[in-house]
Order: sequence, then C-alpha cells, then structure tokens
Amino acid sequence: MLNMTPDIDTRTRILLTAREMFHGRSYADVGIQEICDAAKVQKGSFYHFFPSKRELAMAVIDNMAEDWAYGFVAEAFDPDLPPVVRLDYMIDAAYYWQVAASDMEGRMPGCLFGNLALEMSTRDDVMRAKLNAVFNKAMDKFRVTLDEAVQNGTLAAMDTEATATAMLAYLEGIILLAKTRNDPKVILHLGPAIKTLRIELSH
Amino acid sequence: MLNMTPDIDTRTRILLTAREMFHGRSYADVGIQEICDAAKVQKGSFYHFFPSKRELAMAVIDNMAEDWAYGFVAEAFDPDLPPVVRLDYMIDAAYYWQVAASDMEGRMPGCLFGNLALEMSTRDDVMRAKLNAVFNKAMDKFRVTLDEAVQNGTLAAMDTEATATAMLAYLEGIILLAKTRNDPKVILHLGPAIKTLRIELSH
DNA sequence: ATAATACTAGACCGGTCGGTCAAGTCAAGT
DNA sequence: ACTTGACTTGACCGACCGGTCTAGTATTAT
Repeated sequence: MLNMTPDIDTRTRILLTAREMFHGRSYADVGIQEICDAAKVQKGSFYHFFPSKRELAMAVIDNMAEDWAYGFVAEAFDPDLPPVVRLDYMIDAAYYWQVAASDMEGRMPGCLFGNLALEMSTRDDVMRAKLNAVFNKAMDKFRVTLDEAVQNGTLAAMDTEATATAMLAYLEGIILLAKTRNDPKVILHLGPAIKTLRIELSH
Repeated sequence: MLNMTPDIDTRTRILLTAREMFHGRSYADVGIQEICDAAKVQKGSFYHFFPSKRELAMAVIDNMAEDWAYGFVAEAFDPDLPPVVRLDYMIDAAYYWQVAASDMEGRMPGCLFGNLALEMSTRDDVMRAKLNAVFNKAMDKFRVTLDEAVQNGTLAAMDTEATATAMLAYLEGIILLAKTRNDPKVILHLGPAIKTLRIELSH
C-alpha cells in the first residue's frame, strides 16, 4: 500500500517501508535489498539518503516516536479527559492498533520499540539509549496523568514516577505476551489491571 | 567458562554455549560458526548433533525451560513459603540472575524467552507456540500461588488465572525495561508492585 | 582381527549480507 | 548554452551465512 502512492518522496518511502518491515519482522531479518524492492527504490538511491542500515533504523525510531507521540498517544492522554479514563484509552488504543496491524500482516507485530529494545540493547548502546529515551517520554505521559489524579484526589498519594514506569513496563509486557500468543485480545483482557498498579512513596 | 570444562560431552557443550550466546545477543546475530568456535567444536560435529540452527534453538529453549523450572523458579515458588512471599522471592531471583549475567557479559541479557518470543514470533509459528507453552507453565506457578493465597484468606477472591497472567506480563515488562536501561536495579525498584496487580472475577 | 557405528575434521557450496562505485539522468541556477 | 549538484541506476565487492559432503579417527560389538 506504500508503493501504491509513489508520489511521496523517495526518502519517506524508504523510511515508511522500512518501518513497516522492521515492525513486522525484526531488524536483522530485513535486508536492505528487500526494503529497496518493497519501496521500489534502487540500492544506490537508498545509500544516497541513508549512510547505513543502522542509521536507517535510528531514523525509523525517530519517525515512529513522532507518529506515536502526536498520534494515538496524544489522543489517549487527552488532558480534557479524566486522568484514569486516559489509562483505559491507552489500552484501547494499543489494542486497536495491534488488531489493525494483525489484519494486515496476519500476525501481531507487537511494539516496535519493545521489539527493537530487546533485539538491539546488547549490541548497540546508542540505539539502546535512543529507545530508552522513547520509553522515558511515554513514561512521562503516565506520570503527568497520575500526578493529576493525585492532585484532584482521585488517587491517593503515591510515587507517581515509579508507578508510571511500572505501568509502561506492564503495557510492554502485555504486548509481549499478546504477541507470543498471537492474540490481541490479551491486551483487552489484561490491560485494565494497569490501574491497580501502585508504588508507594518511600520514606 | 564453558570451554574451561571440555570434559562435558560435545552436544551439551554446543547446547550450553549456544544458550549463552543466544541469551546474550539474539538468534539472528549469532552464527553457527561462532557457536562452534566458542564451543571448540567443528562444523561437522555440530551438524551431527543438530539438524539445523532452528532445531538447536528449539533444544536451547527446552534446556533453559528445564533449568528454569527446576532452578530458581522452583526455589522461589517453594510451597513451604507463604504465598505472597513467593512473589517477592521470584522478583529477587530475577534480579540476582540478571546481575550475575550482567557481571559476566557487561550488559543485561534480559529474559531468553522474552527475547526469543519478540524476535521469532512473527517468523516461526512453531517456535512461538513453544515459547508460549513456557510462558503458560510460568503463569501456572503464579496461578497456583494465588489460588493458595485466596484459599487461606490472605488475598480476596479474584480471577487468579488472569491475574497470574498479568503478573507474568509485568515481570517480562520489567525485565524488558531494565534491559533497555541496562540497569538490573529497575527489577528491584518496580518488582514489588507485582503484588498490587489484581483482576476481579467477571460475572 | 574385523566390521559397524559414532563422532570429528574442515574444505566447500550457493546464496545473501551490508556497502561501494562509476556512469548516468534530470531539473534548476547562471 | 552550460554548469552544478541532487538523485538514480545496477553492476560489483568481500565477507559471511546456514548447510553439505567426503574423508578420516575413535570406540565398541562380534
């Protein structure tokens, strides 16, 4: 469906094609030739825009992180929504995203960041740090939400930073398990329990 | 340290070497030649014992699952311990395991099953199912523990199966995040919150 | 002693990997 | 008209991939 719109510029076409393929498979499993074929681009053009496969992956992470932050994450964490409702929205968004991706590829791709984090963390420290930064930004969305909930009395005081991190870990864990079962419904089933997570303030 | 003990039989040496390398890096990133070199074994010997790299990975999963079930998982889920204490033991065990592995390799390897699940699930359905079975066994340890805690009144009635699955997902999520931060302490920091997870019985 | 079997040795295979490069095409700037 | 520089083309590179194969060496059974 990407090569159906050849009017978008070459660099973007490479980027989005690679993103889709890295997401659906893995970094190591997808070759540059394969990306070029799918994006209807020649090898030389590829290396005109990206110095290496690694740099392409970095760009893919940035690109996806942006789409993520301004896409469904921004919607789920809508400041106009009551804080705890945002958590439910986040779970729902994750679910529908995976369902959509499953319908296209036939298999659950999981979370691109989680996938890459596990694949690359022990091999590339810079990429690991980059993925960690993405996670930290996501964690912050949770933290702000929790802070608000504590402020307005919906939730009792707690260590919001730690709890936010725990919630992110739980979300990633759910997606990991759902991918292993190849069943997005796991997200719907386990997701709501994210609200039960709590880490008290240490003193 | 494996090639220091060349008296163990060749097959086992290949298996354990591969396990260590798959765990510390990834399936795709580790080549057979590399495994043979590390295990001080020739290619021909390798293919005498294992028909393919894929079958080796399958054997590695079985081997690790066994060590896991009869190793620290069995200790953590000691039936003589009070149910909720077992959860704390499990977190501790995961932490110390990762610390030990980090000290050896310099980087957190994470959970072999989680790593492989994310890397292989979209590529090999049989391996995915195998990893899923390992997760299901682990989940069952949690479930039994929760059932006991409910039975003796320590915990209020709940959907123990769903909650057990949620706990496993949380554990995997924590390890994923810790690996991304390359900091095992994340496990200690977030781990105890596993006890706050709850999924009510639906009716 | 001999035959059969289990295992080891390592050269070799086609294919693919990430990456390079020389030779272009083409549109804009002067 | 001509130059410049962005972009494209596709052949090509050495390295390495998983896997095969033949020749050999131990070990064991007879």
